[in-house]
Amino acid sequence: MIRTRFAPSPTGYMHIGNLRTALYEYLIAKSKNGTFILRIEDTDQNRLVEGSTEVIFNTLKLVGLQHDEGPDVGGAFGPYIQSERKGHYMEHALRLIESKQAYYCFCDKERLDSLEEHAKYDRHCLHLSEQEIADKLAKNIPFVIRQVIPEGETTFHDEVFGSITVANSELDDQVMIKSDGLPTYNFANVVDDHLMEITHVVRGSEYLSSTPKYNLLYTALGWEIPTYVHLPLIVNEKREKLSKRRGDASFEDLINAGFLPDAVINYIALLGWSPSDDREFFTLGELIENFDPKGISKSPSVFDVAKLTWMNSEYYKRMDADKFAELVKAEIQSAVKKDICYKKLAAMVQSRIELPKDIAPMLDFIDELPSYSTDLYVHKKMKTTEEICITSLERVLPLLESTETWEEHGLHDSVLKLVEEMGIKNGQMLWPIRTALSGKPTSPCGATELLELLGKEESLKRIRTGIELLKNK
RNA sequence: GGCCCAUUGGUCAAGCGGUCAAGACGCGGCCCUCUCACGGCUGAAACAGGGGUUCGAUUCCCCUAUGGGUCACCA
Repeated sequence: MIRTRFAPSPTGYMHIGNLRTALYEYLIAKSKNGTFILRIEDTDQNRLVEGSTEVIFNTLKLVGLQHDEGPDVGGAFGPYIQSERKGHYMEHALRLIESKQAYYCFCDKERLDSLEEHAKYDRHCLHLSEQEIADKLAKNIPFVIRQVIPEGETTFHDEVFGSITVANSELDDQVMIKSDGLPTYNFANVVDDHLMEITHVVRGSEYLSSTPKYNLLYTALGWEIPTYVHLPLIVNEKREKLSKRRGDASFEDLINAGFLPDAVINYIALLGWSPSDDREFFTLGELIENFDPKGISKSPSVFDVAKLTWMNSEYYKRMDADKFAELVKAEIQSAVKKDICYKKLAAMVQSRIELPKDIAPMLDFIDELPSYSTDLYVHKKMKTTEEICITSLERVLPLLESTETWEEHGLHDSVLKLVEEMGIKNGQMLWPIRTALSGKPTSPCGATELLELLGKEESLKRIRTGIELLKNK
């Protein structure tokens, strides 16, 4: 039975990289009917940010990554917040001291700082006598507990990157327990992953180089080494690791900008993983069915907003029409005051937007005819000139004035009949109408639809305005 | 700087000794069309470089280059 865990620290908001890690952890577990656990790693008391645990809960909920165990839902391996697990860490650290695989270190910051940069700890405290240690402890001198790194080399196997060997001489006598009594990240991770019976340790490839230390810890503690799955980094267009500080968008930023959670998940699932076929669209459930760790790549992926944007627009196109209409309704409240069926507007706009912010500007001409240049009437492809436009508009005006049933199909038929009588091209009539009615170079629907949309009175008014503009030029 | 990892079009990527080196985004063109968009078709665009191994390397090995990660009482 596979057990994976998402172990974020509550330091603010959700990075895209974090979210993708959570997603893969979820998929690795769920694709094999396993268990997905949420554990909060708050051992750095200085970096805690209030409310960030809620951000984590909310984000996971929003994208549907539901955890089976965690601080809020409980489980058999709790507590799931590291600061509440203090006793466990100390117990195992002391066990290693007992077996001479770890030692107390009383070096203060000044002494450590005086050591050469990038040099390993000089093992100053490794050879303290029992008596010295007892004395210092009795005097309450602050201490940390360090692991003794043995000679030799360490090899570990990663599901994605394969076998990697590192000389132990590269490794420092790592701190397991900090002077505040809390464990370091690495140590807490190992202890908790073991106690929570995590089978697959899934994390970003930035942890690849610290993995030998994990192995050494598992070995010293006499614990089974889990399966490692390291994920390639997600980087920005400058190929740096994504970070808020560098101005890269967080998940919240994307959602606030109008990207759909499902689209974001779909997109990031494909950043660093590919299915066995060409498929690009997946719901979370379909990802579970299709996920295979074999498809995880090793090289970093650039987060491409353009492609996300495309995928997002595809999700909008596929969205249920009524649901999309509700969104349009909220979006155009300020842009369109006229009493027009918003469902109709939604239908016009659905295939034309990438983000919700595109909606209002597309419909703003409805309430009020924008001021426009008569240059708009000249369109090469439509084969129109200002003269032709004047003629067309003047000819169509009486026809419209005498039209009783103001309905699109009828309007369409009678306008085209007039075109035939005049012996001109469709565009030479429809383009000037469309222009006069919208006052814009593009509109989300054509001339006859606009006629119906705006109604008889407003349409006639705008056509008269158009004729006037063209003549008074 | 030491160590580790990576390197297929601008981007995401398939490929796992023999392919005209897929597909997608973006970009260009054409078609559809009452504008734009959608949709359809189509074009340009890649195996970092050098050595090996092999009948044959994008695929395997080595070196170089470039990029990244990591070297905390941060996670």
